[in-house]
Amino acid sequence: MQPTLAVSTVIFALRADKTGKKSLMLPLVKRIREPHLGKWALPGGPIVGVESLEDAAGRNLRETTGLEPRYLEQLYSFGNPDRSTGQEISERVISIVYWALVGATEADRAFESENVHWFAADCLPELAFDHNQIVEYALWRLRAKVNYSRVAHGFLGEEFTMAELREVYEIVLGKPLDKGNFRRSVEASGAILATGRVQAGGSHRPPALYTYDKTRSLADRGPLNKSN
Amino acid sequence: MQPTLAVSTVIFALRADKTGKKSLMLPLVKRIREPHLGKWALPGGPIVGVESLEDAAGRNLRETTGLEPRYLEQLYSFGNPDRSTGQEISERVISIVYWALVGATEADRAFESENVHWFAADCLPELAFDHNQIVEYALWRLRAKVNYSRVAHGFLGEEFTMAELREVYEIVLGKPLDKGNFRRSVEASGAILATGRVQAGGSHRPPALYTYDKTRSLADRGPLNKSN
DNA sequence: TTGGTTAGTGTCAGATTGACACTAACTGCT
DNA sequence: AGCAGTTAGTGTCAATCTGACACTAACCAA
Repeated sequence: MQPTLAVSTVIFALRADKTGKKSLMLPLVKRIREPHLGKWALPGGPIVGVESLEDAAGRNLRETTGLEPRYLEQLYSFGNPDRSTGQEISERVISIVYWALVGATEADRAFESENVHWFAADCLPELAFDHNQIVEYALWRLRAKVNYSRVAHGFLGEEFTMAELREVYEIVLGKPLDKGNFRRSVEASGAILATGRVQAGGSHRPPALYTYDKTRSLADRGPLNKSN
Repeated sequence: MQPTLAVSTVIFALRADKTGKKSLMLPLVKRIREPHLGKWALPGGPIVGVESLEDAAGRNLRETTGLEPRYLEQLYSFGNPDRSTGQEISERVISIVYWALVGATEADRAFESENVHWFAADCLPELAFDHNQIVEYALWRLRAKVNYSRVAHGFLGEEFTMAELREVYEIVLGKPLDKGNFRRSVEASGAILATGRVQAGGSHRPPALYTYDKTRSLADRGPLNKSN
């Protein structure tokens, strides 16, 4: 009796919550069968064919939410025998969990339905299985990683202003950041390049547009950057 | 055709290499069947019964090497369809890999045999499957983690001197560290406590003995510190 | 032309870091 | 007893980094 294997994904996007404020949100799907029928859960499914784990996570993400991930990374594998608490120990499931980021424009046209709903990351209902704990860990990882990698890029378009970039950090970290110091540290990191263009249209000084410097490799995932 | 699931472990210890110098070493087992028969590989095996993933890794570690881990953490799950290169695509295996640290005294009494051998971590032969890559990633994680957590403790006894602690860091990071600066940063972190005792016996000034402060919780694994 | 608003620069004190020199405490030898 | 040898542990200082905050710049609208 081998355990069943599944891939799930914690999907983050910056989106207006019900109060209209932009915040960190994630889509969940309603369980349509036991165990935990009716509860909200992370989108997930089995591995099919010869796809890699990452491909499985990406495919599943697209299928259940219609979204295209901008960033996708393995989070952790959960396999405690008792993680399906509440129900009889039916069948053991081991979940290889990924986390993903989707861009704002992408997230806005995501379909929402009876069975797919977006929730604010810091205010979730009680989820199925150990999914509350999984989301908590994904949030921790995102917050840690935003400080030493370029994951923030996953929330932005190709070009972005310094203020937009800073807003991403502020929402993810949940605290205001000093304008000047933020610019200083981002520029010192060398992660971004000025495109020379500016964003016109506002009724004030037009901000410069930046882009991530793709020529600089970032060792934020160590040897796994080569992709697995 | 569900993929097969296995748990493997990268085990690190500080041990004298063949030149007699203390260095970072790891035990490997020789494959006794195809694929990759005769090559060295990470110790691993299936999940049995209702044990947790971590328990499976610990059990397997004890069984194949006779060692008791001082530290055990999940590393990554590898599941590329082509990771068993060379042979026909027999059966797909997904490995949930852990990494472990064992103490020096423990490592010295580890049994070594025809089929279990210790190698210097930075000078490995060609291993079975994608295990070279896995070890490389484990090494990267260890080196990153030694700087912001207490994993070094896994290589030491309950009590240790500042010089012993520094030696661990120097071997893991592969570079000498300034005595004074090292002491300053370790003391500032608050991770260790002076026991008040000193280590007598040497023919020079007796060093103070320290111990890790267990009352301070360390968020180096985020919400997973609660153990999964 | 002026006020409002956001973009972007400058400055400065306090904290942190790295390099290195010093003093302290022990043993063993003479 | 006293000195050499050796490792433990402390002190210092300049360079760099960080956080707080004030300033100037560029645009639009009235």
